[in-house]
Amino acid sequence: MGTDPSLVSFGRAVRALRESQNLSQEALADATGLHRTYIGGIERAERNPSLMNIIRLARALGVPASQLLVRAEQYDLSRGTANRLN
Amino acid sequence: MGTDPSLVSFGRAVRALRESQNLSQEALADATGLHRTYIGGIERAERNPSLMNIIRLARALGVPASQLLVRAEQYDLSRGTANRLN
DNA sequence: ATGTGACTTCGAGTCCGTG
DNA sequence: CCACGGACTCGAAGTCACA
Repeated sequence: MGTDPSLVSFGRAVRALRESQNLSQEALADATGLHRTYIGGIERAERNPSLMNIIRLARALGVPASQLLVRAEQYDLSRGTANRLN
Repeated sequence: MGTDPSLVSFGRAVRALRESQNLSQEALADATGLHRTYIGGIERAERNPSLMNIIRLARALGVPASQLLVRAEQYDLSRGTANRLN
């Protein structure tokens, strides 16, 4: 299926941030106005969210949207865009 | 219609980056594999692009997706109080 | 070379449920 | 509380002709 690596990384970033704040998927769904099953789908990389929903997610998680993507990129080990951790 | 400020900022960021590299919308369309009029629609904030298309755009513009959003957010802060970029 | 309205198709996003 | 599925609606994706 659409298991794109970018979506996997994004899902991990969302999940990590959500869990670090001890929120359930349902609580995050409520905070964003998005549906419960949709949040789950994003974390499982089954969904390709729109910009406005990325922003809603980021706001509910207390970070700018750019920061959410920075975290996603840190999970991504693929080439191209320079990314230094360690 | 749905002229959401986030989409306006994003469109400006794409346009600024594209023009700074002296690319036409058509050239960017070609580099991303997206349609010419779709690129135009994004710059005019008529479209709400998906994560995967945001990433395609960013790659073609030579920046990480997070950096593209950082630039968009810089246009957002121009709400009343002046801010400097460049 | 870009803006724009209109158009079709398919996936984004919701809601019901189950284990 | 979460993964996952079926069935649905509506908007994103993708394209075009013309200004």
